[in-house]
Amino acid sequence: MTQTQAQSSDRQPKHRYNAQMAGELETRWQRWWDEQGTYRQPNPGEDGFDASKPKYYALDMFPYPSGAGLHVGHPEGYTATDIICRYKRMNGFNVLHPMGWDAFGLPAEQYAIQTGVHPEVTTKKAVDNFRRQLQRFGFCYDWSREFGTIDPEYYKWTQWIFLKIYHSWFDPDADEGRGKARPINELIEEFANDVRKVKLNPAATEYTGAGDLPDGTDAGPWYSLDQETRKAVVDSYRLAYLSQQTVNWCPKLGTALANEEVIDGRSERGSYPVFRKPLRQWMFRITAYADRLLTGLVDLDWPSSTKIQQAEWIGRSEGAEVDFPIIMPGGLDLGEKLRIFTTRPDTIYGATYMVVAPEHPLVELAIESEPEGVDIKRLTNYVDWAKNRSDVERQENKEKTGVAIGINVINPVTGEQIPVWTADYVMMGYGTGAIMAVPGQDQRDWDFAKNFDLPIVRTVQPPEGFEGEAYTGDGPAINSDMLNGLHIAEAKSRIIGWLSEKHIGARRVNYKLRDWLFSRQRYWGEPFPIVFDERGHHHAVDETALPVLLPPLADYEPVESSDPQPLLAKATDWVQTTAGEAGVFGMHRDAPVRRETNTMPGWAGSCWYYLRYCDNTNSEQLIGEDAEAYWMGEGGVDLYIGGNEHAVLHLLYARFWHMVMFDLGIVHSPEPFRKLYHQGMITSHAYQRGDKSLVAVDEVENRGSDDDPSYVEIATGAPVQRIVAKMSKSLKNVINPDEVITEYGADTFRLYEMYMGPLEASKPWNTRDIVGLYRLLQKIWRLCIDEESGELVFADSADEATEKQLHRMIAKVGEDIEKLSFNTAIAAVFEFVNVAKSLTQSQMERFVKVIAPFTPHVAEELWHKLGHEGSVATADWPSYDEAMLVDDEIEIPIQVMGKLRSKIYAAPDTDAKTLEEMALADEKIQGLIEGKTVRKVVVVPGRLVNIVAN
RNA sequence: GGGCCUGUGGCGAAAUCGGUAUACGCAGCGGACUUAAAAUCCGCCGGGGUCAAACCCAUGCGGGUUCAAGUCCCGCCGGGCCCA
Repeated sequence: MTQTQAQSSDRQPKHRYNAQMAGELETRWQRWWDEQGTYRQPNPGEDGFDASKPKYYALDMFPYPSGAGLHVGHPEGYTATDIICRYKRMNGFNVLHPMGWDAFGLPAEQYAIQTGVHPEVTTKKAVDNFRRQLQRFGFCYDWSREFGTIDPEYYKWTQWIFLKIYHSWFDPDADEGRGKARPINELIEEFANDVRKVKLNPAATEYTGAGDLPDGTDAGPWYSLDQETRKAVVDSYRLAYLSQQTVNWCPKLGTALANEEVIDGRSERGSYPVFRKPLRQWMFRITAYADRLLTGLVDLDWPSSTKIQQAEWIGRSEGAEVDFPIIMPGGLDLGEKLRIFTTRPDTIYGATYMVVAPEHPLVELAIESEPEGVDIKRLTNYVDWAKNRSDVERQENKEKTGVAIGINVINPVTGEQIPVWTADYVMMGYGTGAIMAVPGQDQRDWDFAKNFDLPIVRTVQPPEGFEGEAYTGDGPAINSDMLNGLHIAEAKSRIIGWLSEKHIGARRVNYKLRDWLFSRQRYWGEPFPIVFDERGHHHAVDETALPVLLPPLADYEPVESSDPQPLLAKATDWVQTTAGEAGVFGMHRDAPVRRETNTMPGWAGSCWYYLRYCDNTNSEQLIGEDAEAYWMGEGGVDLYIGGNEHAVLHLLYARFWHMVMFDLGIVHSPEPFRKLYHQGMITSHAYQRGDKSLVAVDEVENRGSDDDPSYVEIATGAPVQRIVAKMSKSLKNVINPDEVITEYGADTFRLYEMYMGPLEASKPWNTRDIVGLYRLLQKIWRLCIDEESGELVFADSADEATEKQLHRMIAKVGEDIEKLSFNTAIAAVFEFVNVAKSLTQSQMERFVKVIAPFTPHVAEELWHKLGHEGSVATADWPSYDEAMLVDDEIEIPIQVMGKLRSKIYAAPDTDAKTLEEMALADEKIQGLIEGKTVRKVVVVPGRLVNIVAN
């Protein structure tokens, strides 16, 4: 780039605001704020804490410090919260505004492997770079509260929360049936005292069939049980539990991935193939909280789209579970039942066959029993093939595949035997992994039945002229015996009643939400505070022995293998230890134990960081009571800003941890984030060929003019179209904030990003537009400072128009900041500056305060020039006079038949009758209504007059 | 395929409750200042029409409700994000 306007300073006045001056005063004030502790916010009980003030907790979503550094999307949300915080502080709030680093996780580790530099080194470097970049913006973070998830003093508490969850169970009857977490010891006590029947947790998904009996499986009295059984029973209640899970195993990354980390059968990160593999994993029983996670959404001030996404993810559906007696090959009735979940129990008369997931135990049973007429090889091949397909592939609306397994069941309402098939379109993870297929009312079942020539019975009368296949709409039941004539809702409740009475089914609410797979086989994460004894039983490390430090490991390369090997297993000295060494109580000190070698996933640290900010140096507690009570209060974080890519997972996981902590009395707000806001994506431009493929910006030139552009791909000369695209390295359209700040200063950058458009909208970065905001700052500077002398310049007396405009600006900017409408707030500043020619000292003081949240550096400089010793950040927000906001006379448009025809001028409070008279008396209007009948005159006082005449 | 959002000048956008569409900024054009340029200041800036007006058209497209629709309702088309 050649010399730009911003840099050509040689012939400019000495004291003109330019990039160089911006850089100088920005560094100077940033240092001063740091030295003065301007943004340090003391906690309750500390020196300088003012308990009379209300609190405001504004939180930015934790950045993941990547090696690439900050991109322009980061400061968008950060500038927004910064403005709010500064505004709130000036309005008398104690403001908590922290920043830290979400620094464990896969990307850092992958980067380390690629570069051969240890993740701890690269991560710390990335953090330093992020911090340096962020500090250039002059954000009012209280840096004394900074921490990273990789700090042992922090992850000590992450491990501590894990232990709390591990040592808890969910009592579904507590809190009048809402259910809550309780210490596991209370459960054991209830078992031991015979207050509660000893049985496996009927809701434990790790035990298929745990809930087979309506009341669960009674294990007998506690005293009669051996240690093993007691442990198995207790573990089935723990909110953190080990389970053999079919996971997404990625051999290349050497780790299991969560479903959401797998896209189209490949890893989201690196795009490596992913296979389905059973593995013993730590799980969280988040499903226990499905209902509370769902109902809790109602009172949150969150974007409705985000609430909807979470609700859909939780996926509540009401239906029934029904047991179908199993008839083994040869007609053998073992008394076993196939349990299915259906949302349409009313269609049970149309169930002409059953489908179980390939992972369903019944398939295994079928293979073992080698039923006649079933090609076992074909069946096993199919099952193997299907198990290895991702959920996405399996649910694709392609041709239905499946194999009959040679087992029949009896349809309990018709008494007929129907065949059981296995097909990949049924998921083991949903419901019971088995369905009754009703092709007449379900399109997937219809497709399947057509494909394999299975019978189809309609049980809902489709409307006349219905030409579709499966009919899913409402209508009277047909071919359904006792249900005939009933509509869906009524038929459902009738059949559920009947099934319950006969003990073959029950009403059941099912959730799409699955338990949360919480372990990874990677190195760069929090170790679990868990060890295993020689018999393979898990034991918790005592909280006094925390943190369990991540052992240094020189070789952190994943073992690329189809046989999962957690990386920490390489740290053999660390893994093999004793109970005493590991800090496990209740075992002999010298008992050999093996540490858990899995690590926690990237989500762990971000699940509770907002709590630690409140009290980050507390070595005794995760968060002190006073700090928690004050900063979290009843509603939690007052404003949480971040991208909507976290709409589901992070926000759901954090809510889950928070709810457990709420139940255990660690926090007192039922939800962590009262108000949530998503900043939009900052996009860029790119070019598109006729075939929709994209072209990088440096491969295109404009052969037209600015007004009439004609973009051409340089290499081919072919015309391309300019489009809006995500910033990406490959398109060469990434903007580096450092460069923008160097060229214009941080204040200009902040103004530009806030002025681009509404915060929540996605907006294209347009380098050309930045200069407008730069010029605004120059104009502000000139309004206050003589460019030759560098001294303040004041007006002799207050100009009335300027004073009025000042009041309007104060009112508008305050209102708009509250609404997070920063673009219009800045427009109001423009309007003021366009009106004001010179300011009195009083006007300048108020003006400087108004711009302070947006452009803190320039404001601070002017504030000190105005003779103040303290920071403008702690000044009071200026007040305004309502009377100054109204004009003596306003323009009132006069419409005839809804079309603007004339204007009159009147006092704003002129009454309707007068306005009507004035309008009708208007010369232009008289001409227009002459010879017509005035049928009606609509008058909106202070707004307009509309005359209906014809 | 489903959900959510979105479509307004050459560009980014504004319009609180249905009440003067295009605030504000960028780009562009004209002028002042200057030897000249930059910077600055002043003016113009949706389209048609006219000497100038009047007037007509215009918020993706087609309907509807209303005294009045960018805003509400129905249908369609395009763009984006998320889920599948």
